Amino acid sequence: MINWKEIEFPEAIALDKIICSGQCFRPLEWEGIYRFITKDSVLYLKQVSEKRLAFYVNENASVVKQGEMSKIFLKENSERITSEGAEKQWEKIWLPYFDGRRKYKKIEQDNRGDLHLQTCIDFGKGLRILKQDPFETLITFILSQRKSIPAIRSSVEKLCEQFGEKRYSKVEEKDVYLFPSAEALYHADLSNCSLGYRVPFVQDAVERIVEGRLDLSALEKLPTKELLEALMEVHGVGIKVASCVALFAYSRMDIIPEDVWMKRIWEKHYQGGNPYREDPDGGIIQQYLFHYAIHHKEEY
DNA sequence: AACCAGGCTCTAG
DNA sequence: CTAGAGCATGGT
Repeated sequence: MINWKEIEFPEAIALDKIICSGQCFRPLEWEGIYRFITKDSVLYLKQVSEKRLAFYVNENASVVKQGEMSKIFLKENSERITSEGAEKQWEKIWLPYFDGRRKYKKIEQDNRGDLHLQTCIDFGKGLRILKQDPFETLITFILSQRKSIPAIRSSVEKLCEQFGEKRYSKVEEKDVYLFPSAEALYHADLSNCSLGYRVPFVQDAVERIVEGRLDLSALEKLPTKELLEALMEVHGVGIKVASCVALFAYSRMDIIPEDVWMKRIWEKHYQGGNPYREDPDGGIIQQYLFHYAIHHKEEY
Protein backbone atom coordinates (compact mmCIF):
# COMPACT_ATOMS: atom_id res chain seq x y z
CA MET A 1 0.00 0.00 0.00
CA ILE A 2 1.10 3.51 -0.71
CA ASN A 3 1.28 5.59 2.44
CA TRP A 4 0.41 9.13 1.32
CA LYS A 5 1.13 11.89 3.81
CA GLU A 6 -0.63 15.20 3.71
CA ILE A 7 1.24 18.43 4.26
CA GLU A 8 0.44 22.09 3.91
CA PHE A 9 2.64 24.09 1.60
CA PRO A 10 3.48 27.57 2.96
CA GLU A 11 1.33 29.25 0.31
CA ALA A 12 -0.69 28.52 -2.80
CA ILE A 13 0.94 26.01 -5.15
CA ALA A 14 -0.45 24.76 -8.47
CA LEU A 15 1.26 21.60 -9.65
CA ASP A 16 -0.55 21.52 -12.99
CA LYS A 17 0.70 25.01 -13.86
CA ILE A 18 4.25 24.32 -12.67
CA ILE A 19 4.74 21.28 -14.89
CA CYS A 20 3.53 23.03 -18.04
CA SER A 21 5.17 26.41 -17.58
CA GLY A 22 8.20 25.62 -19.72
CA GLN A 23 10.78 25.52 -16.92
CA CYS A 24 11.02 21.75 -16.55
CA PHE A 25 10.68 18.87 -18.97
CA ARG A 26 10.54 15.64 -16.93
CA PRO A 27 7.70 16.04 -14.41
CA LEU A 28 4.50 14.18 -15.33
CA GLU A 29 0.86 14.04 -14.35
CA TRP A 30 -1.53 11.16 -14.81
CA GLU A 31 -4.86 10.53 -13.08
CA GLY A 32 -4.20 13.33 -10.62
CA ILE A 33 -0.81 11.98 -9.57
CA TYR A 34 2.25 14.15 -10.22
CA ARG A 35 5.77 12.73 -10.42
CA PHE A 36 8.90 14.77 -9.85
CA ILE A 37 12.47 13.49 -9.93
CA THR A 38 15.57 15.35 -8.83
CA LYS A 39 19.01 13.79 -8.37
CA ASP A 40 18.17 10.33 -6.98
CA SER A 41 14.93 11.24 -5.26
CA VAL A 42 11.54 10.35 -6.74
CA LEU A 43 8.49 12.18 -5.43
CA TYR A 44 4.79 11.64 -6.04
CA LEU A 45 2.23 14.33 -5.23
CA LYS A 46 -1.51 14.82 -5.30
CA GLN A 47 -3.10 18.24 -5.21
CA VAL A 48 -5.55 18.16 -2.31
CA SER A 49 -6.44 21.85 -2.22
CA GLU A 50 -4.83 25.17 -3.07
CA LYS A 51 -2.17 24.73 -0.38
CA ARG A 52 -2.46 21.12 0.65
CA LEU A 53 -0.56 18.30 -0.99
CA ALA A 54 -0.38 14.58 -0.40
CA PHE A 55 3.11 13.23 -0.96
CA TYR A 56 4.90 9.94 -1.20
CA VAL A 57 8.67 9.68 -1.44
CA ASN A 58 9.71 6.56 -3.28
CA GLU A 59 12.01 4.29 -1.33
CA ASN A 60 15.55 3.82 -2.54
CA ALA A 61 15.04 0.10 -2.91
CA SER A 62 16.64 -1.22 -6.04
CA VAL A 63 19.57 0.42 -7.72
CA VAL A 64 20.64 -0.96 -11.04
CA LYS A 65 23.36 0.82 -12.90
CA GLN A 66 23.14 0.74 -16.64
CA GLY A 67 25.72 -1.76 -17.80
CA GLU A 68 26.05 -3.65 -14.52
CA MET A 69 24.28 -6.85 -15.40
CA SER A 70 21.16 -7.32 -13.33
CA LYS A 71 22.74 -6.71 -9.98
CA ILE A 72 20.27 -5.51 -7.45
CA PHE A 73 21.55 -3.75 -4.40
CA LEU A 74 19.14 -3.72 -1.53
CA LYS A 75 20.08 -1.19 1.09
CA GLU A 76 19.96 -2.44 4.67
CA ASN A 77 16.61 -1.72 6.26
CA SER A 78 15.22 -0.12 3.15
CA GLU A 79 12.05 -2.18 3.21
CA ARG A 80 10.32 1.11 3.59
CA ILE A 81 11.33 4.62 4.35
CA THR A 82 10.19 5.54 7.83
CA SER A 83 7.72 8.36 7.96
CA GLU A 84 10.38 10.54 9.60
CA GLY A 85 12.65 9.72 6.68
CA ALA A 86 10.01 10.82 4.24
CA GLU A 87 9.40 14.04 6.17
CA LYS A 88 13.12 14.69 6.21
CA GLN A 89 13.41 14.21 2.46
CA TRP A 90 10.51 16.56 1.98
CA GLU A 91 12.16 19.26 4.10
CA LYS A 92 15.67 18.79 2.78
CA ILE A 93 15.10 18.13 -0.89
CA TRP A 94 11.59 18.95 -1.99
CA LEU A 95 10.71 22.10 -0.09
CA PRO A 96 13.76 23.89 -1.55
CA TYR A 97 12.95 22.34 -4.95
CA PHE A 98 9.57 24.07 -4.87
CA ASP A 99 11.15 27.27 -3.55
CA GLY A 100 9.02 26.89 -0.44
CA ARG A 101 10.68 29.62 1.62
CA ARG A 102 10.02 32.50 -0.76
CA LYS A 103 6.90 34.61 -0.41
CA TYR A 104 5.37 34.72 -3.87
CA LYS A 105 2.28 36.31 -2.42
CA LYS A 106 4.26 39.41 -1.58
CA ILE A 107 5.76 39.52 -5.08
CA GLU A 108 2.30 39.11 -6.58
CA GLN A 109 0.92 41.92 -4.49
CA ASP A 110 3.62 44.48 -5.26
CA ASN A 111 1.79 47.07 -7.28
CA ARG A 112 3.73 47.67 -10.45
CA GLY A 113 0.89 49.43 -12.22
CA ASP A 114 0.87 46.71 -14.86
CA LEU A 115 -2.56 45.46 -15.83
CA HIS A 116 -1.33 42.76 -18.17
CA LEU A 117 0.99 41.38 -15.48
CA GLN A 118 -1.94 41.33 -13.10
CA THR A 119 -3.89 39.22 -15.60
CA CYS A 120 -0.96 36.80 -15.89
CA ILE A 121 -0.54 36.59 -12.11
CA ASP A 122 -4.22 35.78 -11.68
CA PHE A 123 -4.00 33.17 -14.42
CA GLY A 124 -0.79 31.70 -13.01
CA LYS A 125 -1.61 31.73 -9.33
CA GLY A 126 0.36 28.99 -7.61
CA LEU A 127 3.30 28.97 -10.03
CA ARG A 128 6.72 28.48 -8.47
CA ILE A 129 10.21 28.77 -9.89
CA LEU A 130 11.70 25.33 -9.26
CA LYS A 131 15.25 24.92 -8.02
CA GLN A 132 16.34 22.10 -10.27
CA ASP A 133 19.57 20.15 -10.43
CA PRO A 134 22.19 22.26 -12.26
CA PHE A 135 23.49 19.44 -14.46
CA GLU A 136 20.04 18.34 -15.56
CA THR A 137 19.03 21.95 -16.17
CA LEU A 138 22.15 22.70 -18.21
CA ILE A 139 21.79 19.64 -20.43
CA THR A 140 18.05 19.92 -20.96
CA PHE A 141 18.23 23.58 -21.91
CA ILE A 142 21.18 22.95 -24.23
CA LEU A 143 19.07 20.47 -26.13
CA SER A 144 15.98 22.70 -25.93
CA GLN A 145 17.25 25.11 -28.56
CA ARG A 146 15.19 25.06 -31.78
CA LYS A 147 12.92 22.33 -30.40
CA SER A 148 9.27 22.33 -29.41
CA ILE A 149 8.48 21.53 -25.79
CA PRO A 150 7.02 18.07 -26.63
CA ALA A 151 10.15 17.29 -28.65
CA ILE A 152 12.36 18.38 -25.76
CA ARG A 153 10.44 16.11 -23.41
CA SER A 154 10.89 13.04 -25.58
CA SER A 155 14.59 13.76 -26.13
CA VAL A 156 15.19 14.11 -22.38
CA GLU A 157 13.28 10.90 -21.73
CA LYS A 158 15.45 9.03 -24.23
CA LEU A 159 18.58 10.28 -22.47
CA CYS A 160 17.23 9.04 -19.13
CA GLU A 161 16.15 5.64 -20.42
CA GLN A 162 19.45 5.01 -22.15
CA PHE A 163 21.89 6.38 -19.58
CA GLY A 164 20.10 6.99 -16.28
CA GLU A 165 19.94 4.72 -13.25
CA LYS A 166 16.73 2.84 -12.57
CA ARG A 167 14.57 3.02 -9.48
CA TYR A 168 11.67 0.69 -8.91
CA SER A 169 8.55 2.75 -8.26
CA LYS A 170 5.93 1.30 -5.96
CA VAL A 171 3.42 3.85 -7.15
CA GLU A 172 3.84 3.05 -10.83
CA GLU A 173 4.84 -0.59 -10.26
CA LYS A 174 7.65 -0.31 -12.76
CA ASP A 175 11.15 1.08 -13.11
CA VAL A 176 11.59 4.80 -13.53
CA TYR A 177 14.79 6.48 -14.65
CA LEU A 178 16.87 9.15 -12.97
CA PHE A 179 18.53 11.84 -15.03
CA PRO A 180 21.96 10.47 -16.04
CA SER A 181 25.14 11.63 -14.34
CA ALA A 182 27.86 13.42 -16.28
CA GLU A 183 30.02 10.31 -15.89
CA ALA A 184 27.33 8.15 -17.48
CA LEU A 185 27.20 10.47 -20.49
CA TYR A 186 30.97 10.72 -20.82
CA HIS A 187 31.99 9.10 -24.15
CA ALA A 188 28.45 7.77 -24.47
CA ASP A 189 26.83 7.19 -27.85
CA LEU A 190 24.27 9.98 -27.95
CA SER A 191 23.11 9.26 -31.48
CA ASN A 192 19.77 7.72 -30.48
CA CYS A 193 18.31 10.58 -28.44
CA SER A 194 17.11 12.85 -31.26
CA LEU A 195 19.65 15.50 -30.30
CA GLY A 196 20.55 16.29 -33.91
CA TYR A 197 23.26 18.92 -34.25
CA ARG A 198 23.27 19.43 -30.47
CA VAL A 199 25.21 16.22 -29.75
CA PRO A 200 28.62 17.98 -29.68
CA PHE A 201 27.14 20.70 -27.44
CA VAL A 202 26.05 18.14 -24.85
CA GLN A 203 29.37 16.35 -25.18
CA ASP A 204 31.33 19.54 -24.56
CA ALA A 205 29.37 20.25 -21.37
CA VAL A 206 29.83 16.68 -20.15
CA GLU A 207 33.55 16.64 -20.93
CA ARG A 208 34.18 19.92 -19.14
CA ILE A 209 32.44 18.60 -16.05
CA VAL A 210 34.00 15.15 -15.94
CA GLU A 211 37.45 16.50 -16.73
CA GLY A 212 37.16 19.05 -13.95
CA ARG A 213 37.17 22.18 -16.09
CA LEU A 214 33.65 23.10 -15.02
CA ASP A 215 32.42 22.67 -11.44
CA LEU A 216 28.68 23.29 -11.35
CA SER A 217 28.44 23.21 -7.56
CA ALA A 218 31.20 25.81 -7.28
CA LEU A 219 29.17 28.17 -9.48
CA GLU A 220 26.58 28.52 -6.74
CA LYS A 221 28.61 31.15 -4.90
CA LEU A 222 29.51 33.23 -7.97
CA PRO A 223 27.85 36.58 -8.64
CA THR A 224 25.25 36.22 -11.37
CA LYS A 225 27.26 37.91 -14.10
CA GLU A 226 30.22 35.57 -13.56
CA LEU A 227 27.86 32.60 -13.31
CA LEU A 228 26.46 33.41 -16.75
CA GLU A 229 29.93 33.86 -18.23
CA ALA A 230 31.12 30.55 -16.81
CA LEU A 231 28.13 28.73 -18.28
CA MET A 232 28.57 30.38 -21.66
CA GLU A 233 32.07 28.93 -21.99
CA VAL A 234 30.32 25.69 -22.91
CA HIS A 235 29.94 25.27 -26.67
CA GLY A 236 26.29 25.69 -27.56
CA VAL A 237 25.41 27.72 -24.47
CA GLY A 238 24.46 31.30 -25.22
CA ILE A 239 22.85 33.98 -23.10
CA LYS A 240 19.38 32.44 -23.22
CA VAL A 241 20.34 28.93 -22.11
CA ALA A 242 22.72 30.34 -19.48
CA SER A 243 19.90 32.53 -18.18
CA CYS A 244 17.56 29.55 -17.91
CA VAL A 245 20.15 27.66 -15.89
CA ALA A 246 20.78 30.69 -13.68
CA LEU A 247 17.07 31.09 -13.00
CA PHE A 248 15.86 27.48 -12.86
CA ALA A 249 18.86 25.84 -11.16
CA TYR A 250 20.60 28.62 -9.24
CA SER A 251 17.53 30.63 -8.23
CA ARG A 252 18.82 33.92 -9.67
CA MET A 253 15.39 35.49 -9.56
CA ASP A 254 16.46 38.72 -11.25
CA ILE A 255 17.37 36.94 -14.48
CA ILE A 256 14.90 37.02 -17.38
CA PRO A 257 15.69 34.52 -20.16
CA GLU A 258 15.02 36.36 -23.43
CA ASP A 259 13.56 33.98 -25.97
CA VAL A 260 11.17 34.29 -28.89
CA TRP A 261 8.16 34.23 -26.58
CA MET A 262 9.46 36.99 -24.32
CA LYS A 263 10.18 39.08 -27.42
CA ARG A 264 6.58 38.58 -28.56
CA ILE A 265 5.36 39.58 -25.11
CA TRP A 266 7.46 42.76 -25.02
CA GLU A 267 6.21 43.60 -28.51
CA LYS A 268 2.55 43.07 -27.75
CA HIS A 269 2.26 44.53 -24.26
CA TYR A 270 5.31 46.67 -23.50
CA GLN A 271 6.06 48.71 -26.64
CA GLY A 272 8.91 46.36 -27.51
CA GLY A 273 10.93 46.91 -24.34
CA ASN A 274 11.49 44.81 -21.22
CA PRO A 275 10.52 47.00 -18.24
CA TYR A 276 11.65 44.46 -15.64
CA ARG A 277 15.34 44.35 -16.47
CA GLU A 278 16.31 45.75 -13.08
CA ASP A 279 13.59 44.08 -11.05
CA PRO A 280 14.98 41.69 -8.39
CA ASP A 281 11.98 39.45 -9.07
CA GLY A 282 12.14 39.76 -12.85
CA GLY A 283 12.60 36.03 -13.37
CA ILE A 284 9.44 35.24 -11.45
CA ILE A 285 7.52 37.94 -13.32
CA GLN A 286 8.86 36.44 -16.54
CA GLN A 287 7.42 33.06 -15.56
CA TYR A 288 3.90 34.48 -15.13
CA LEU A 289 4.14 36.30 -18.46
CA PHE A 290 5.59 33.28 -20.26
CA HIS A 291 3.08 30.83 -18.79
CA TYR A 292 0.19 33.06 -19.80
CA ALA A 293 1.54 33.50 -23.32
CA ILE A 294 2.08 29.83 -24.15
CA HIS A 295 -1.45 29.13 -22.98
CA HIS A 296 -2.87 31.92 -25.14
CA LYS A 297 -0.87 31.32 -28.31
CA GLU A 298 -3.67 32.60 -30.50
CA GLU A 299 -3.22 36.09 -29.01
CA TYR A 300 0.44 36.33 -30.05
C1' DA B 1 2.99 17.28 -45.80
C1' DA B 2 5.10 21.45 -45.09
C1' DC B 3 6.32 24.15 -41.30
C1' DC B 4 8.52 25.57 -37.21
C1' DA B 5 10.38 24.81 -32.67
C1' DG B 6 12.01 28.44 -24.90
C1' DG B 7 19.06 29.54 -30.09
C1' DC B 8 23.72 29.26 -31.20
C1' DT B 9 27.86 29.38 -34.03
C1' DC B 10 30.26 30.97 -37.75
C1' DT B 11 31.15 33.73 -41.54
C1' DA B 12 30.79 37.86 -44.39
C1' DG B 13 30.66 42.61 -44.75
C1' DC C 1 30.77 44.87 -34.53
C1' DT C 2 26.25 43.52 -36.49
C1' DA C 3 23.46 40.82 -39.61
C1' DG C 4 22.11 36.59 -41.49
C1' DA C 5 22.47 31.87 -43.13
C1' DG C 6 22.59 27.22 -41.62
C1' DC C 7 21.76 23.85 -38.50
C1' DA C 8 19.14 17.95 -37.54
C1' DT C 9 14.83 16.16 -36.10
C1' DG C 10 10.48 15.50 -34.27
C1' DG C 11 5.62 17.05 -33.41
C1' DT C 12 1.51 19.06 -35.35
